[in-house]
Amino acid sequence: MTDLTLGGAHLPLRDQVTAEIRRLIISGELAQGERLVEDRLAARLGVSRNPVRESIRVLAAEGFVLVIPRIGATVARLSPAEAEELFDVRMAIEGLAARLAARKRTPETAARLRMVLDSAKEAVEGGRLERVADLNTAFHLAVGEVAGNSYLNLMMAPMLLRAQWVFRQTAAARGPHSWSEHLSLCEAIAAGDEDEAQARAVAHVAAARRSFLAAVRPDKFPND
Amino acid sequence: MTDLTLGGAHLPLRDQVTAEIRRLIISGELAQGERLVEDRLAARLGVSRNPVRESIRVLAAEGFVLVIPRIGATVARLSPAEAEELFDVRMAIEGLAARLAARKRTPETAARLRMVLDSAKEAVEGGRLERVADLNTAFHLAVGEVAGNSYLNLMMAPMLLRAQWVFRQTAAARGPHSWSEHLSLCEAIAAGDEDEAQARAVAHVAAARRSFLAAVRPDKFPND
DNA sequence: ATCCGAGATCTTGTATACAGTCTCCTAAAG
DNA sequence: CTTTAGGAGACTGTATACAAGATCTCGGAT
Repeated sequence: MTDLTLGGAHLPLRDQVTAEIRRLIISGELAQGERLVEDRLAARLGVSRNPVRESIRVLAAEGFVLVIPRIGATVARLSPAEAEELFDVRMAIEGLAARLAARKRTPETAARLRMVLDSAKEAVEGGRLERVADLNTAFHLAVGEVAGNSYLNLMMAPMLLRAQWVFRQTAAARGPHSWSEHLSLCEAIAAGDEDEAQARAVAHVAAARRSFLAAVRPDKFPND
Repeated sequence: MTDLTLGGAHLPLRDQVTAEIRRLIISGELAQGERLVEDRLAARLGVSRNPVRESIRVLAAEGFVLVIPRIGATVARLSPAEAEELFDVRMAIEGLAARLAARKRTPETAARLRMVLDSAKEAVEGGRLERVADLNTAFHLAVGEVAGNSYLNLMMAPMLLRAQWVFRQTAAARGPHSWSEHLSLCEAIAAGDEDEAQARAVAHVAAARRSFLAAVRPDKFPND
């Protein structure tokens, strides 16, 4: 019953709907495997089926939704094994992003990245844990922008959202957060050290994986 | 006026339309920057606007199409610089795919990959250059399947299609083709040598980049 | 009791209709 | 001659309607 038409934004409904359904999936309000019936979703969001259908196609391309022709769409399932697969991809992609960012950095780069970090720090201290995940994502996207590879960024945006989903699903909200890791990466980029930047990005993702494994298999000590 | 409803396939129109528009873009029949007017496309393909719209959203997510709200969709532009950016991403992704494939390989893996290679070889010898690109892509996807990382594969499919687009746009159909490189990669995977597999995949993409640079900047010798 | 099938219901697939917005052309004013 | 207001046309955004297929239910046969 959330009426998206309120709020006066003049973004096309399909974009608002896409963002909202994705949010519902990431937050878990739409559970894994849950059926996405176009009628119901449309009614729930206060729109017609058409924007909903377009959204579902996009979310399917992003991997949040599984569509079976003439049967319907469901929220994708995310087994622990599939969830862990994401970390390998992130290490490759974010490692590359960090390397390119270090290569392409300008004098203003450090300040730009640190600004995002500061916002995140404030959000953490202010207890706005809701915003922390988004600002965390924003930092990684900012690194991508510095890297200046458009296709890389096209891939990164959905990938980072998927990372949020993985963490929400495993209830593994990292405690001390990754602020120091981010700062360390920021410094390597600012210094223009490609190898170091990539290494720190990879280490950052590896730390996230350990945190994930600790949540999923608390019995076994992560052996990375 | 190509009527997609002919051919009797019972795939949803949106999927056929997506594949067809993507094909038109990759082949250059739809030029960079060309306006994609929903009405005209729908009429040209013999369908209504609805499947066309859903296709456009997906193609936008894949980076083939640029959508500006309330203005319209155009075929994305691919500057030489943007085209070259793809190779960095490919080296990261395909390198990872090769590494994971070497890790996860089974005794049947080599035969499976070689089968695809043989098909490609036949297509080359038979002059079916049309099919070569598709079989080339099929090989890389097969490596991805062996790697067994579902999200990686989700990214790889559009990425490989984009690679086809880049080559078509630069008219850089590689001469001796990459058969020997593929075979070499295949062997490393079959041997389970992760480092070697990744290295060969990266080298393969690097060779493709050199071929690309030679076509785009024939004056300058590619400096890797 | 279990399995099968016809009908009803639900859901997706596709098309059409209408409303809102942008573009472009024209024409009049400066 | 340039600029700008206005309006027609073109196109996108969204909703509704209808057709086709899938699922479910319930009664009947084995």
